[in-house]
Amino acid sequence: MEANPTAFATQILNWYQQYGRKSLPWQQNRTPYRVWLSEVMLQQTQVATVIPYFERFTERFPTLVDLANAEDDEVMHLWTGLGYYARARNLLKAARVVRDQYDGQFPTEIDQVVALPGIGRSTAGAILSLSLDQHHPILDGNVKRVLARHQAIDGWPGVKAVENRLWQLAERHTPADGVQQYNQAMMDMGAMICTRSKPRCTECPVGSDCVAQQQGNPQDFPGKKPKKEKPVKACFLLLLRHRGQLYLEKRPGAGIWGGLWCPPQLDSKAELDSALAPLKASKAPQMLTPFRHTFSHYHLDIQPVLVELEQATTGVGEHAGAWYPLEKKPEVGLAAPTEKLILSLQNID
DNA sequence: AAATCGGGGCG
DNA sequence: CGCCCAGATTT
Repeated sequence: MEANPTAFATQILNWYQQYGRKSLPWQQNRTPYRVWLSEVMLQQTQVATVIPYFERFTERFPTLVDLANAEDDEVMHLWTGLGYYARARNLLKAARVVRDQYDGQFPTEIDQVVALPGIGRSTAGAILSLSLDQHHPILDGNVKRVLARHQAIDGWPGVKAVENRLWQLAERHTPADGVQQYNQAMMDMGAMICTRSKPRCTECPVGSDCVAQQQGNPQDFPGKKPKKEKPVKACFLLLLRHRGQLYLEKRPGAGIWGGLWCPPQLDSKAELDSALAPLKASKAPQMLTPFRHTFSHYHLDIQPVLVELEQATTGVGEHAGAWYPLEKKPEVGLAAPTEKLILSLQNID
């Protein structure tokens, strides 16, 4: 198998000294809270996009307890545009657990960290190694790619057996000393050298014994997720406007756009008609330009319907609703399509 | 248009 | 355990 694990880590650490990233915002004042926040954001978004979100978040919530004490809507507002809103909800939930059960001090035992909502083995390892230099392997998407190529591990890492092999490799390579730098280096390697497409194999510090490179097929690793056809769903979004204000409802915590504010959604023409029936409109409903929003597992074709109301309604659906002025973005969580619609409404009469 | 990313939740 | 779910960006 692996001839000399120490050599691998040594090469990685040497590379990191020369080329690794050391001045990212979360690498300054490295606390478990700041590393945790950055890791959760980085799970879904690239570094360049995360930086401004991270800065806004830490400026508003300098400590974990500040976050734990925040209103849900304000946290969702600061997360707007990042996507995967369940992660923001778990972040807030975990912050409150730490506040209430750990006296506001982030736990330092890996089992305690893994038990927090939204934190699995890899994220827990990253938090404790990057902030406290504890000895834990990590296995995020970057590390998976580097290791799968280096040992030419076949199969999609979503399959348990493949993931287990990769964890074994990660454990074996992680050095006793310099874990913090090694783990950071492996993530940088995946982001800068061993990239998803067009890897820079000639610049790779572990290229000389990389099996995929020798085979000439690094692009074949890691194996791909089997793909499935995405079904297409359709809905209407009811844009109720009254004196420059738009009616939004807070969606339930679970499911699509959980906890975000959104125009009332109607899943059929019949539902739309019964929602429209009681409304006092000043003119006929306008069908605006439809557009497609794609989720991980289906396409949603959205038909926006604009209705100018003569008087402000209160309950349209069964959820809490509120009116928001169109000229400034409301300070609550909004899904990307809702933001787009709010913008476009400013140019429609 | 397709691939992606780590973890929650369910049966 | 295996399978499905959640979203915006990059390629």
